[in-house]
This record gives sequence, structure tokens and C-alpha cells, in this order.
Amino acid sequence: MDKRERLIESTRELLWERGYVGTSPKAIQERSGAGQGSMYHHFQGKSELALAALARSADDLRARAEAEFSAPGSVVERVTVYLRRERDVLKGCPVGRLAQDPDVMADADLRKPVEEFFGWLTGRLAELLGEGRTAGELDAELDPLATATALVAVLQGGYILARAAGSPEVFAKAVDGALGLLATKET
Amino acid sequence: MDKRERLIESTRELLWERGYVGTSPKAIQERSGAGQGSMYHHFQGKSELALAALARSADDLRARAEAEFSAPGSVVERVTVYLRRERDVLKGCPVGRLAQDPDVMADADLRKPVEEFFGWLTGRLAELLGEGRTAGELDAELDPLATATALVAVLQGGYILARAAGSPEVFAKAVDGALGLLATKET
DNA sequence: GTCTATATTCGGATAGAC
DNA sequence: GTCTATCCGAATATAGAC
Repeated sequence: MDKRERLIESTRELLWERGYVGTSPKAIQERSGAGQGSMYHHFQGKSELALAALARSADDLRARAEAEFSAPGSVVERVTVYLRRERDVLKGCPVGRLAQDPDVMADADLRKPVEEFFGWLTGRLAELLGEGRTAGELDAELDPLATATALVAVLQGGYILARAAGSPEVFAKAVDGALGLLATKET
Repeated sequence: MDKRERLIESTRELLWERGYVGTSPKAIQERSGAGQGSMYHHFQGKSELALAALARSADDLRARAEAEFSAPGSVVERVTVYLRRERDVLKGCPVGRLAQDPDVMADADLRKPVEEFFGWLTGRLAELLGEGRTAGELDAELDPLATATALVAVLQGGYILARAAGSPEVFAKAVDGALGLLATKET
């Protein structure tokens, strides 16, 4: 792996672990094994490097979700697979974490991948729930967009509650609660 | 308001806006109008001051929630009032925000109020849902603890989605989705 | 109690040699 | 491309005067 690549991957890890304000160029250099000159040769500065890292993380999450959403199975099955997929719960969401970071949200370029990822995810899930409703698998009264938003929120909030408790089981509990409520809407 | 008090209140604001790693002693001093000497006279350092600020924020949230939970009305009514209460959505949750902060979670003292607040909130809400179930207001199949965890997660995740989108309406959408699902469990 | 002065390390970046 | 040297201000404190 060349230095440029190592810089991006190290930045992804650090943004995940410590957020943007908590990640220093020095820490990136140490983890990647690249020196200052190398870093400032490949990237203009911290924010440009963070953008490359963040965009890649968002793309990864999107690809994984889409693979699950477009797999065979009923809508509820696919949503369940997505919600219950194994996750590094105590580390949290590599993209959602940055929505809390003031310096990320203050920078339009950095903010864009975060906004787009959640916009896509919520919309795609709403689409899926809409299909389920049309197919008669889900109650006609179910609001696809509101429900999709709530499900994505359960995941993001689940990460927070699990970290607060120091236990991944809390995340699973939140997902159980959401699926328990959704089950009632199955026809 | 004396300096000690101003220091705590300024720290609460900054922790809310910028998190723990993003808040410097200098910023606290500037906002509070206290000098360095004053700050280090009243508190041993940044972490002790943050603890005082965080504990107070958690106490406030708890008191507000308890007032809503113990008000008159059916269980679903009280839960709805709590979920729909007006919030500073784009600022996020002053306590939940810190669950994402690595330096807060790494310090047992700082972590404690976060863990206790969410433990209390989830438990209290589960208790309420349990009462509703016993009273026949909610479906006998509803799992109080899992449902309570999901509802708290919707709030915490709602903050994140709203910040990502730059719009408080996304928070409201998530709450709508959760209440829409819960409504099906009403008998 | 509050202030100013000082110390040390880090954050974020530039300059120029190899 | 990558390295080392250097810069300047911020972060987190301590010391001691008032």
C-alpha cells in the first residue's frame, strides 16, 4: 500500500475513533507511517484528507446497505437483515459520528457526504417499505418515509446508547424494540 | 452569578456545542469571563469542571423527563408529550453527544453521569410502558424494555439525522415514525 | 479569589533539502 | 515523493503576586 493510501486509511480509522476535532495531523502521520512532507504533498491539509477518508467510508456503507436491500427475500426480511447485521457497535457509525462534529458540519465540503449518505439511506429504506406496502406485505397505514427515518434513527441512537452503557447488547435491544413494533404492521 | 457558577454554565454550553475534546480551557475562560487563575482555583482542571457541568446537565434532563412521565394522562399520551416536547434539535442532546467523545468515555468519572442518565431514562420509560401494558392500554406482546430502548434511540438518532440534514424536521419525522409504529400496539 | 507571567507540549502548516 | 527543520499560536497547566 502506498503512502497516499495509508494516509487515507489511517485517517478513516482516526475519524472513526476520535472524530474530526479529536484527530491531529500528527496522529495521522504516526499511524500511517508517513511524514509531514508526504502528507502535505498528497493533500492540501487536514480537511482535504478528511474529505477523502469520509467519502470513502460513506461509499462503503452505501454499497453494503445496497447489497442487503437488493438481496432476495421479503421486504421485512431484508430490513431485518440490514438492522441485525453484525456491526462494530461500540465504535459507532463511522459516518454518523461526524454529524456531531462542529468542524465537520461547519465545512460545506465535509458535510456533504454525511448529508448525502443519510439522505440516500433513508430514501432507499422508504422506497423498500413502500414496495412492501404496495405488495400488501405491510399495513396500508404505514408511512414509509417516517418509518424509514425512525429505523435509521434507531441504529444511530442504538450506537449512542450502547456506548453510554459500554455494552453492545443495548444496540441489539433497540433493534429488537424497533422490529417488534414493525412486526405489528405486517399483514 | 459568581465566577464559579459562570464557569460551570459556560462549560455546559461549550460541551453541548463542541464536545469535550473540542472544548479548550481558554474557550471556557473567555465565555465565562473568568481568568485562568479563577478557573484553576475553583477546579483542578478541565475534567473536573466538565464533570460538574455534565452532572448538572444530566440532572436537568432527568428532572424534565420525570415531570412529563409523572404528569396526568394515559401512558401513550405521556410518552407522546415527552417525545414531542420542543427541543433544540440542531444542537443535539447535551448528554448523548458526550457518549461519542472518546476522552469522556475513557474517564470513568466523566462517563458515569452519561451511563446513569441513559440507564435511568430507558428504565423509567420501560416502567411506564409496562404500566400501560398491565392497564390493558398496550398490547400484551409489547416488550417494555426493548421498546423503551428503541424510543430513546429514536430521539438520539433523530438528533444525528437532523444535524446531518441541517433540518429539525427530520427529527420530527423520526418521532412520527416511532409513534406511528407504537400506535398499532394500542388496544 | 483573581490576576499576570511563565512553561511545555501539541496542532496545523510552510520551506527547502534530498 | 519523502524527509527534516522551522514557525506560530493554542492547549493545558503551574507559580507567585495582589
